[in-house]
Amino acid sequence: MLDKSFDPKEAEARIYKMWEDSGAFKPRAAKPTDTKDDNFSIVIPPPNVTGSLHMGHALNNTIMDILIRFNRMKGKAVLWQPGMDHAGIATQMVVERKLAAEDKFRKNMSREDFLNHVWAWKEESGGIIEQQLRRLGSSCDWSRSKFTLGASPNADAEEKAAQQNMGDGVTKAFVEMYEAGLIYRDKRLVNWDPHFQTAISDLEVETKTVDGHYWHLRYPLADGVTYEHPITDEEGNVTGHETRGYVVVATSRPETMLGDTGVAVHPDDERYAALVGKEIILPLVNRRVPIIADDYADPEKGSGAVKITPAHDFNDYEVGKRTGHELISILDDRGHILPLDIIPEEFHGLFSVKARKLVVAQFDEAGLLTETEKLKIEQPVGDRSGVVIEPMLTDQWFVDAEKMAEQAMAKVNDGSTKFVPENWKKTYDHWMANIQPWCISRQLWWGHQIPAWLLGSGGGKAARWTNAEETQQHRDEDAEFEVIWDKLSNLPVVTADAEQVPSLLLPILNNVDEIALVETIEKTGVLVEVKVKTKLGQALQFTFHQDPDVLDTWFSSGLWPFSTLGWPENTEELARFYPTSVLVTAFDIIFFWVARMMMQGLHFMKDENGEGIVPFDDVYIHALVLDEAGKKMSKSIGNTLDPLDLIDGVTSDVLVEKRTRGLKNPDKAPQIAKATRKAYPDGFEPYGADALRFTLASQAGQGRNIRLSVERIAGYRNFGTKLWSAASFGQMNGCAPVAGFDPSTATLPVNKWIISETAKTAMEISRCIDTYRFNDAADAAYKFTWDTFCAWYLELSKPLLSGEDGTEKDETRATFAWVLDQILKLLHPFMPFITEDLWAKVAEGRDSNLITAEWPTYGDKLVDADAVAELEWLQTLITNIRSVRADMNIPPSKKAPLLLCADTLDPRLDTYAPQLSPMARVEHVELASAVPDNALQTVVDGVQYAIPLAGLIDMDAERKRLAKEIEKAQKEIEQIDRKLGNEAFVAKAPEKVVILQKERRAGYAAEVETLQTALDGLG
RNA sequence: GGGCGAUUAGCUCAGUGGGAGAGCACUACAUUGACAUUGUAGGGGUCACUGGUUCAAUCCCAGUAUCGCCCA
Repeated sequence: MLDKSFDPKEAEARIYKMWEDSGAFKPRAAKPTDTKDDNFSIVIPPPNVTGSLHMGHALNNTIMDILIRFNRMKGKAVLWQPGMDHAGIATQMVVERKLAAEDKFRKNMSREDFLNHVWAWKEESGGIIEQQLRRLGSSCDWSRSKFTLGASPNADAEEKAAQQNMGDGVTKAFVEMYEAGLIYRDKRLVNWDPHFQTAISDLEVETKTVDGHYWHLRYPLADGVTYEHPITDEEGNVTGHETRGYVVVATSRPETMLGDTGVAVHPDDERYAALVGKEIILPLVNRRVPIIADDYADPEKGSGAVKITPAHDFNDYEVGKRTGHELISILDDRGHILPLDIIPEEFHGLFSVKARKLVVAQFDEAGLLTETEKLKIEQPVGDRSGVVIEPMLTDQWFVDAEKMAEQAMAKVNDGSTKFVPENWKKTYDHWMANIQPWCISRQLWWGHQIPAWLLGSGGGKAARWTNAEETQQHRDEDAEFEVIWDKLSNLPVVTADAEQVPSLLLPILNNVDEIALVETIEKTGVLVEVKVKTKLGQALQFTFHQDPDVLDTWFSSGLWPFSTLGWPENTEELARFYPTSVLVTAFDIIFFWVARMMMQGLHFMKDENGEGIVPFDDVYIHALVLDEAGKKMSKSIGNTLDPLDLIDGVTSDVLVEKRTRGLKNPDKAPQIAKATRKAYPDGFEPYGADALRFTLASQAGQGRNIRLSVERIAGYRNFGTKLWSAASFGQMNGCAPVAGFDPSTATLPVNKWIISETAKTAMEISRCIDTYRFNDAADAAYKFTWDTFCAWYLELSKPLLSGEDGTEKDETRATFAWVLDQILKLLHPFMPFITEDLWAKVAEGRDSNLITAEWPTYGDKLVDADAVAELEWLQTLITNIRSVRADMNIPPSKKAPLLLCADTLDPRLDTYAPQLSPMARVEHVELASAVPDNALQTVVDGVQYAIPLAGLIDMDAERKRLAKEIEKAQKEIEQIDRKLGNEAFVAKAPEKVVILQKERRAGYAAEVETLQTALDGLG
């Protein structure tokens, strides 16, 4: 006996453990006959090690698990590769915050000590998200889980061996890309995050619109120069001129004027033509800077003159480069004004915003502030820190992304990788076509330290001399030292192996001097000391430090599709599972991740012809999960839903507490609490993972966001209960799977019909999953289970199952059990827990688990068109009888005969009398030559039926009902006639369409005729 | 400013060049028989608007409006 309903709390953990213990999550053994199509693989988008499960993960993993389970059941060798991302900035931030709470600060620690703290934290909480993914039912091969940063220094030997390639791969990738000229070190303007004091990439910068000001500043001209500046009215007409000894520039960041190197005007701007080449005396700092002509200045904007601060503005940087300006950096790493000689002392050390106020005040005081304009300005902020990003001139490492993007675009264009839905290709193309150099160095500690050695300060220059001879000798040596120093300090030494540093130095040095000997004298950790023997025979000592910076996390994430498979080792998994079958992700990381994987995959993975191999055949981009109001879920808005709360249930008190805890803006708490209580006054019931998964799948329409509806989750939980109860019915009626049952041998039309429908549904679901139409697949499974199987077949089978023992009963029992088995299989990818539980419970001693059962692929051969037609007729008949009875308010308890108004009795009516009785409340069936008075009438396939119900029918209402039906049908006929009467339609429309319309017309005409007869018969 | 997308039943959303759909909600009826986490039946839509293409447009094209997102 089955319990009353499925208990997710009890079953989920038990079943998940059973799966994992059974080894079902590991790919099956390779077969000699396996082709590429027999291997199916997905790499998980690695969640941040700091992360916890959110709805986006739930959707993402549900989709992947559907694909994985489906393909596993189809008999493919399936690998779902899990792992986690070290998430440089995010993790370092979390750990620093945690340490700060204990009054410990990174600045006061050694790098090693700090990293020990991070690793300890990772060990402690890094596994949480993997546990949470298990709760969803994700069938990843956890034994292969990888971490982008490799193993912890304290890990055991086994773990170290398993993760070894993760770090080695990153180093190898960096070195090879450097050697190929795809990575370079450069001093450039980068996005600087003053909070984390690191460079970040363009993608990590968000633009926010905030209230700001435009300050209009007067810059006096040097040497008493004046010019005639036109005065214009509101419509822009010149009404006169005034003599000016200044130009006006407008800026939202006046403090940058401390680093101005000029003022630009447009070359065609007649107003300022005479000023080009003249100079300005910058107020406050009293520096002379030139007025230059450059296209960047827009005559339409403001005064038409713009200040140029090449070291603190990306546009100005370009102008500065074009016009050969020097670069003046005025900010330190924290965004404070540097104590430069050229900057007045009162600004030294001021935070940029404070400096801004002081600059404005001083301009105002000097009468040089002409206007303060309030307006919205676009402000760049760090996506992690939330602080204003400063363009800063620093030495960083870059990937020449433009070069790599070419092939990455070409491979999508030629279809090697397909985007689903297709329109995301445009987004990808657009970004790739406009790609900028990718800044990959970060001034952090948590990450892959860059495998490059840089010349450190304090080399072997310490020798001092006492007499003239020595002095001269040392001067010579010193000169040699300078030559070597200059040469080396321009070039980082990039190598995976510190031992190689000296040998890499040789070719560099040989070009400039006759260096005889380079040897390592000491190598400790990140420090390499080399001895260089000069032509004077002197041994000079140089110290190289490993670059303290680490790589952008996405650099290692870009290697994920092959690093997780063992690269740079040549592993079996790499051969079997690369390229991966599909990448499943949300659109927001197409640039961050998908694009980088394409570029790096194509660079490192080559076929026998040296042609790059794409990392995945398909990229399926799914929606974002929004709240019920269509807003992005966010902690600060307090509208997040924790998938585990929906699985396990939660009270509204706990929900409110979770949503209001740790808010950036605690003032919002009461508002969030109120909204939460209003939306979910009773919290959530424990709906279970299956219901959540099914809801997400059913809403995963392509190219749409998902507004997660809790009501729908409840609906799909009910669906599970429905399935459970149908299984329970089967069990009570002896419908156990029959070994060796061949569905094609069924004889009863009702069984042949449900078998046909099963086969059709299986084809439909397969097709939908194969084409990533998860909502359609879920719908098809839902409809078949609830409507076709439970509502129709189950009711139709009741008379057979409760009837006399015999072959018909046996066949029906076997069919019922077979169909239920197919349903469990078809639903398994969507609802793995309840289906696996039922699989075991509806049959004793199965020899396999559902997770590895064979997917139904019967094709058309089980479809019996005659049986389908017969049962469709029966369903129409039953539906029509129910409908007319309901229209006339005939209570279901009142049974009535069914009269067939024809010459001969349709034998089918006899056959299905046992079904018609309970389902259509038919007492018995008989032939009638005429419709009696006081009867309801209906038409099926042009045949008239009557249901005599003397005394129960309001004949007036029946007349109205019939008239209404006739009218309805006639309207259809009119519409069709209009079409058929149109010569152009008959001439130009495809014959199929014309025939279809004619058939439809005939059908309606027959109906009208019969209904009219019925109506006339009522008098 | 550039780009992408959306607009279909009260709500949330499918869908298609030729018959307007689902779930929820709503209305009526039902209640010992798998299931009330239920059953049966029903009502409800100018498919945003304006033009065009077509024999035929909710669907294709153009424009307008509104909303959303991405990039600058």
